[in-house]
Amino acid sequence: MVRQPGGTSPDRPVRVRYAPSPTGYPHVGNIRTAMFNWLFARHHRGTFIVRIEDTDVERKVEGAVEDVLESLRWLGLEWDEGPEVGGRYGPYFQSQRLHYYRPVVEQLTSDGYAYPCYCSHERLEAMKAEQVRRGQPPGYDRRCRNLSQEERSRFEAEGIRPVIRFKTPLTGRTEFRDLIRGKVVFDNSTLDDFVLLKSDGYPTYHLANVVDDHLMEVSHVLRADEWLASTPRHILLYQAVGYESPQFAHLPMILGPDRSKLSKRHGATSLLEFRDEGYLPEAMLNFLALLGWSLDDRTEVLSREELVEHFSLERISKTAAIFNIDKLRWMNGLYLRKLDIDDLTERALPFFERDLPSSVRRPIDRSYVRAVVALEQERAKTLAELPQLGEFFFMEELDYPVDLLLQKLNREKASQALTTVSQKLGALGPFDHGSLEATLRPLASDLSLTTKELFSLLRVAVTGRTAAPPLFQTMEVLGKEACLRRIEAAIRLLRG
RNA sequence: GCCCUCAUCGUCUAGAGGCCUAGGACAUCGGCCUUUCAAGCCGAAGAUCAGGGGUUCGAAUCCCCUUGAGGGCACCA
Repeated sequence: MVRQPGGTSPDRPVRVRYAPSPTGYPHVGNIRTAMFNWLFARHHRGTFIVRIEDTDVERKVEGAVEDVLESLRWLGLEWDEGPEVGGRYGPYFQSQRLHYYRPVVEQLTSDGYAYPCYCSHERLEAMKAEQVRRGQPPGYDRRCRNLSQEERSRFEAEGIRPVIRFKTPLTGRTEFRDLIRGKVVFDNSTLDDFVLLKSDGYPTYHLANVVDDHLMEVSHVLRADEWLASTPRHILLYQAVGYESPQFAHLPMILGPDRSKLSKRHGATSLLEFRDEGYLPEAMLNFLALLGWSLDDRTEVLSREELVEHFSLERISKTAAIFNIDKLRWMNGLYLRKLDIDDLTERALPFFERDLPSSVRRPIDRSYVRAVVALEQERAKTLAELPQLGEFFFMEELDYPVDLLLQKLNREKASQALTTVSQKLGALGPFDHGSLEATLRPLASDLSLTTKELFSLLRVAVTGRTAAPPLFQTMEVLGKEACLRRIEAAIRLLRG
């Protein structure tokens, strides 16, 4: 294979990675990055790797890795190498790869590209405070950059465990061609001597990601825009170690409604919360793809397969996007309506089990849910709305203010109408929506009421609500007995 | 403060010099349909393409400046 200097060879197999750090639950921004990597890999028939960057022992959050993996699984972003599945380039946890980083650091140090730094946290903090106070750019002042061997020995003798810093070139510029941004140039003088190896022996992100991307033969680094500014450090590192650098593409960020970076403090929703709120993974996938990528000037609804087929870096925008929940809801409704009833029932069942009042007997009857869900399908935007919308189907007794029955008629007329309806229905044989309509529609004029008046009244009596699925279908699902019982209850309410 | 990036309707976006009197979608507002609510269909409103200079016969599209926004400047990733 031909190796080209200054970037990945075009014919190199595509290998991309999603490299989350287990310091919290992944939000839509994190997962969108994972998704673009996945789409890119699948489109090019390449490899999608998941690598856990757990080099910060202190910030590590219990359960975060499982959350990351669960998020990926939920969206169907299966990974070819990584946790659980392994791979030829493992292990895929950086905490288990420490032995790879040390030799690199030693090599760098002996080659004069890195040096031990013995400065204390206190000194560093004081230095930074002073720099900020004087309006200077914060950054390590390189005090330990040119320590003599004697000085180093003395610090070592004091038992100080140094960090290893990269000896950033003082002059010159570092440039690279970002696949999305184009040419980006940094003056080396604006870069400080960043830490490669922490005093606890763990590598920093900069070191670990460069070493691992090389070892794992990553061809393209697709990561969020927030990394753009540290890319020159990585390029410099690649050069110092003598690795071929992968190609970079910095994805536009997803911003919160307040236009700032998504973070836990801003209440950035974990992706799994969307699952729990009843969003469909296929809708989520479609929606997220459109945040920063587009196919053309009109296509918005794309299946997973279409996304894979059409995805390309060229069509990723440069602008940060704000997460628009309203559009997600619309799209989710779209996908929800496309589901066939059995599929919808299976997906909805857990939400009914979870959200229906505890007074409702468990387990919830599947075929009943199927009938209910069929009526609610085009009225719900999320799965979680299904039990809310259909709660009245399951309640033993309805609880609503009598006023709802009196919106169009007075007490007398209302109770008279309901009494007549009750009699008619009691005598009715087949209780399907066809016969219900055939019976009730003529009844309106018999009672000298408009259909609107009669049906509105009946709707409230039977559902306890003014807005519900079509009346006759609703009654059919409810069944004769329940309908009669509710109508009687309404009559009592009117008289009481 | 310094560095980097970005800049089209409220939001997501199309637009890679003439096809743009700027297109689509969500949301909004009307109308139709209708037993309610939805869904669906039709329509409206909504962007002097951040502002200012250039370049060009011609600029949302190229260049410069300004402004604004975002990101970065940790022994965090």
